[in-house]
Amino acid sequence: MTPEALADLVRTAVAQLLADRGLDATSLPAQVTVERPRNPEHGDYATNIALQLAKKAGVAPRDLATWLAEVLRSQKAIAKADVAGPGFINLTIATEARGAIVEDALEDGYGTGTELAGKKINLEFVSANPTGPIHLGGARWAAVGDALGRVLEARGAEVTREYYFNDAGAQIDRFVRSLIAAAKGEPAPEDGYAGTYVSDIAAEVLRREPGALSDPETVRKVGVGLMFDEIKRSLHEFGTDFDVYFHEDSLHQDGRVAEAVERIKANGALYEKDGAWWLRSTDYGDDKDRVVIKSDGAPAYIAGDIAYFLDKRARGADLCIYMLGADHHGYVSRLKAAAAALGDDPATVEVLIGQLVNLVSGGQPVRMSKRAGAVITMEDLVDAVGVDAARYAMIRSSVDSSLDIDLDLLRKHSNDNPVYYVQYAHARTSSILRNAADLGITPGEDFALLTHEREGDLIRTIGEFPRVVATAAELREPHRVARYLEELAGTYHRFQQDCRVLPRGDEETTPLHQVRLQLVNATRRVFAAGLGLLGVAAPERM
RNA sequence: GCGCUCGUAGCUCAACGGAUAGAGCAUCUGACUACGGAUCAGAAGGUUACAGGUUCGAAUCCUGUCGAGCGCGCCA
Repeated sequence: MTPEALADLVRTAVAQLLADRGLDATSLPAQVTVERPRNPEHGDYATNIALQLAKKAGVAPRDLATWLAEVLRSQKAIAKADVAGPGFINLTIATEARGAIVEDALEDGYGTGTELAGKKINLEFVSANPTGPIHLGGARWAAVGDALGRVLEARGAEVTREYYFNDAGAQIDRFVRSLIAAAKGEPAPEDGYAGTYVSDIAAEVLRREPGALSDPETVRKVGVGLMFDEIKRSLHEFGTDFDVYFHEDSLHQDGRVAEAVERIKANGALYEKDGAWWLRSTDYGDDKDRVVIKSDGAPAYIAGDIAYFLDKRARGADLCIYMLGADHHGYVSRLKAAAAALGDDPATVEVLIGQLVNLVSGGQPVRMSKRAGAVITMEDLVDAVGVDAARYAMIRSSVDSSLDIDLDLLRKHSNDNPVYYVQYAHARTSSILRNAADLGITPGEDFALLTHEREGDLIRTIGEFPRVVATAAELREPHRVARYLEELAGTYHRFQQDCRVLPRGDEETTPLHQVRLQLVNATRRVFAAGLGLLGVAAPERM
């Protein structure tokens, strides 16, 4: 019996109980969940449904729990149902019913679901300014955003990954001036960009267009193009590719910005003050209203965002998710207000704010000075620890917390990264499967033989996978998958320590060997699927 | 000053309002004729920044204080 099936069973039992006792059943939640109790002595699963319903039903929680436990005990698949504490019900699954979990895990697509089926999600992340390489912060969004996209897809969503190139406006002008200065061998402009990448790109521009210095427009075109390529290449090497690389400039060129502005103006969503046109972003929590059309008639930056949102919706997105760094948290209200001004539902805008990545060395924070070009890039991180360790370090913690990265520590103790703990567990399962194949041993299905405590732990943990992925998708928190894999790895390592899978040299192959082999097989598949969701390799040997 | 986010073991971080707050690293003690020891068993480490409140139950929700990061342009 899988936890999902158990939850359904509990729900049915509750509904029946409420009806039998003539209690108010309207408060029964649509979804009843069972949880893994922290303390294994409490049983395989626990439900607090009696606590949730007691007050509404007008019954003492323990009474309700006692009645419910009685109903549940009559089920064949449930070996034990005990009331505990204020009204928890602890449930233990019959040993012979646990095989369903292993069988599920052996199916293709274990962990996937359909609750997001038919939902088109536009997922925008990274979107770093194309005036330099991706930094540590961008690496965090690249890893987390990519993993989130995979998790959402696993639960049925149709995801478009998108990178918004801010290639219009003053910062690009500064970048181009920096390129020209570098090409002439002059120092970077006061408000420009330094760093070797600037001179590298400047040199490449001159190599391709020797006469470029006389034509700033050529420098812009070629130089910015090279920067785009560089960013795409480094992201690709990081394992993150986008479906759409969107150029802000294109919105201005073909009139979509003007069109969007006209539309919200016609909606009466803008007001005029001091010769400019303003958006009422304060209605959505902003500090102050924002200018959309400047008094000189030119569109402000936010006008591009409005047109971009309109374009995403026109391309069919039901939901637009923006992953932004904490330094952009002010955008939340503006983007919501923009959607409302267009006559759209602000709920189609979902902004995820992630805290920043700090670089530390020897416990001291290191200031990354962009002006001096003294920055740690995503590529530096990958060079130091490799793609898998870099991605994993970024993904495994919640984006709600700022993250401290100590490069020296990572370099020195690269094996300390929990990713190796997980990958090694996968490699061990692969090794056993290889050995079994060499010995000609085939998996068995006599799950009732799996009575060892470690086997039960492993089966229960495998059974959690689909719900972990579902929760990660629902809460937009891919780090849950990473944490789950660490738990699974620990459970597996302990299993392999205590439970011999293959027969030793002088032993005959028994059905227990064979069913354990099947359990290892299922475990390996969950590791592979979980690591796949994170975009991290699942090596068969290390 | 106002706003947003955060504050959990020595360090890096978990814990969708649930039971005794968990992992890894670092420290200490054990298991090596090992289906791969990149592993396992155990010890030690906490007033979840602080003070109130709500709740059967709070690290989690509410209020205040302290501390940290970020944001407060007709820049992009």
